[in-house]
Amino acid sequence: MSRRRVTLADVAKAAGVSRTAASLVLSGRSRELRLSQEVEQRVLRAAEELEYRPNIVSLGLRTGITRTIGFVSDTVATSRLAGDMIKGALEAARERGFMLFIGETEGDAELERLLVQAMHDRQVDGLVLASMFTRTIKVPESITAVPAVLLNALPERPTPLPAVLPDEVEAGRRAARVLLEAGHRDGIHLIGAGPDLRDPSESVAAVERLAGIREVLAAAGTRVAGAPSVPDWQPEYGHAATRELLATTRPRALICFNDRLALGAYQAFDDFGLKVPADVSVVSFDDHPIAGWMRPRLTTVALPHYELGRRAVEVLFTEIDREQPDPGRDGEVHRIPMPLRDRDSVAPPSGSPC
Amino acid sequence: MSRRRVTLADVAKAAGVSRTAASLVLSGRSRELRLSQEVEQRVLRAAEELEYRPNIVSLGLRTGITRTIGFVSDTVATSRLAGDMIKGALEAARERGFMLFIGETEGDAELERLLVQAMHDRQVDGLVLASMFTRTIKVPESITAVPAVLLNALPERPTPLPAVLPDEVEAGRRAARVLLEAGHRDGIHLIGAGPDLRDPSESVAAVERLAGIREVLAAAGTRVAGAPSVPDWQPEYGHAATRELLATTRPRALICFNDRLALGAYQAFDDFGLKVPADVSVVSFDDHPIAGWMRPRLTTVALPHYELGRRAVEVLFTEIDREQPDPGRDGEVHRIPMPLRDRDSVAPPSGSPC
DNA sequence: AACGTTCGCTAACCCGATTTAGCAATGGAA
DNA sequence: TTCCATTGCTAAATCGGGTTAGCGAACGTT
Repeated sequence: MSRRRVTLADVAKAAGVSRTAASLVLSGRSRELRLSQEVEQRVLRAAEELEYRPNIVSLGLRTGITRTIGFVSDTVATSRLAGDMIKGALEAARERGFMLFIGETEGDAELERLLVQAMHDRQVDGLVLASMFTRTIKVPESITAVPAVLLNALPERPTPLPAVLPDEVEAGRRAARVLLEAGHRDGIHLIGAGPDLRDPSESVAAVERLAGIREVLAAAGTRVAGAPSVPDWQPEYGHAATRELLATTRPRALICFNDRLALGAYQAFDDFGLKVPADVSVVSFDDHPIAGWMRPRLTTVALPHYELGRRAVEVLFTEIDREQPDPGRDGEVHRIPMPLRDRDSVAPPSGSPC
Repeated sequence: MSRRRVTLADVAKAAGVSRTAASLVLSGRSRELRLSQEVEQRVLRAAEELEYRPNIVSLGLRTGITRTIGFVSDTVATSRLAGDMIKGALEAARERGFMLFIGETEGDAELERLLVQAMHDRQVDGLVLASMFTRTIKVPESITAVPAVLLNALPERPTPLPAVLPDEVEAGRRAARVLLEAGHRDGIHLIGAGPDLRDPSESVAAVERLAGIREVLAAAGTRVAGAPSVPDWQPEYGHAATRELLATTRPRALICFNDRLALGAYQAFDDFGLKVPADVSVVSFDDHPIAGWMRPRLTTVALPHYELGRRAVEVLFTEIDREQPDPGRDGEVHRIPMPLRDRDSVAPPSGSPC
């Protein structure tokens, strides 16, 4: 709506030189091509006075580089934490002067194809294929045209694409250690480890967390006392499963596989007049915002969403920068540590074991 | 990394015609320019066989239209439902074949300037300036080059930009009506309406919600019984303010200005052994995910994030499509209805009034 | 004096599309 | 036959940059 953009031609004219000269100066190649200091100064001054900014669209056409990456995810909305993932990706991109296209597939393969296509049409320099739950995905064939990274996802079949994932096994170990260090040995129950999860997307995290938990408990000479199955990781199922548990036993500690389940568990303890952490300790995963709002505040092993997003973009940049394909790095998996948020829901066991 | 993209020139060669002819056919202008059916068919067949897709970067350079809009927000991550807002924007954009650049300013004006610049450099066709809380913002001068819409924000000083906002006043009325319809007249207290909010960004919503509440209560011949002030809309302040209230009186109904405050209020009622909704009804705003997880499930007036995002982009499209500036529509404000989520936290008053 | 170098700069082409202007062939009218 | 219209298509310019090849002048060498 205002005046026309300033182009390189304008700068060249103002400086009284050719477009070539202006281009060379502004891309820092004036030394190499031995332009005079005189010309260099004139061009720089003109560019500054006119507030010249190169048109990236034009640049993209000529060089094939658009300083743009595509972030394709299944869902940004349903998970609260997605925002942090995008934020991490955004900041890492910004540090290199890149912008992000965002696209949502809703898990629809056809939509995904169209989106990836639309991004190719805009000549993105790379793609992040993100999932909001850790899970295995089918990598669309159409992505081969450009470097890509899987975020929070593993390929169904082996691909040369690198992947960035939370270190769920270590998270499982960490959760178990929290209880061990508080002195717990017996009556440790699991909520959410059920083998028959309705939503297979949650099973990767479940399997890996469980592995870490088992490993650490075994090393300490103890084991999980029980694990009622839940169909889904929602508060109501956490509530139901915990009630079921309380009907027959008095657990000393609970490892909930996410914070929503823990919220349900809290409600069940409330029903039975049990106090956290005096009667029962609770440790969980994810660090959902509610974890800090619950009473007592929930000790949980955090999903590092911000860091995941950031690392995905950083790994993508190394792919973009790499001249030669390096078969040695094919399918490299980057595991991001899941930090413990040590709050108020764990205490030493008291009273007699059950 | 695979073969070169198919260009218009490839299609033209395959069809044995000039690039001009191919371009005309593919942009549907072959009739108008009277190309033969013969040529038309050949071009279409070639394009299909080669799976030709126009390069949007090139198109952007030539036509100035990139089918891209920039979504600049202060924060996508920290706030509640930003994801839904982006989702709405994304879908509305996709329906027109547009993609979205996402950018975060963190409320930093300089960063905002740089971002808007970076988007201009990529020739976005329009901009959405979003805020995650309803509030007034300083519109950067640099946006004048392209159509723009304010989302969830009002300009500090009058501008010709349209704005899309939740209808907070009507939301206030709606909350008040819920209580009136349940039979409440007395002992209606407010949490979060305090005049001394620490964070002014929340004040627009607060002021407007309060206006709606007052209006409806006044029309019913009653009024707010009290409104302890809170420094911030966080659970702990909701908890503290409600405890303070309970120290001196027994409210019959609470209107919390957001769901996090309501969560804190629930905890305070719990402390005092009061039951929601038997002893006290609670109605709130926002429809944060926890609203459905609380027990009893919280009745709340929802922020229509998805709809806000969608409408912002739709309004932006009408701006983009508009040939002439239309002074009549300058600064038009679109209010999006906030729907009531009628759940379980409101009941008729029982016992004697206080 | 003739010739090769170096210096300092620019003309011209390229990326992949759209669009304007115009050309060759045909048909019809004068 | 000549001239003008119409039909059917293409050459060439354009968008805003990057890049290659090469040009003229000054200088140094033999």
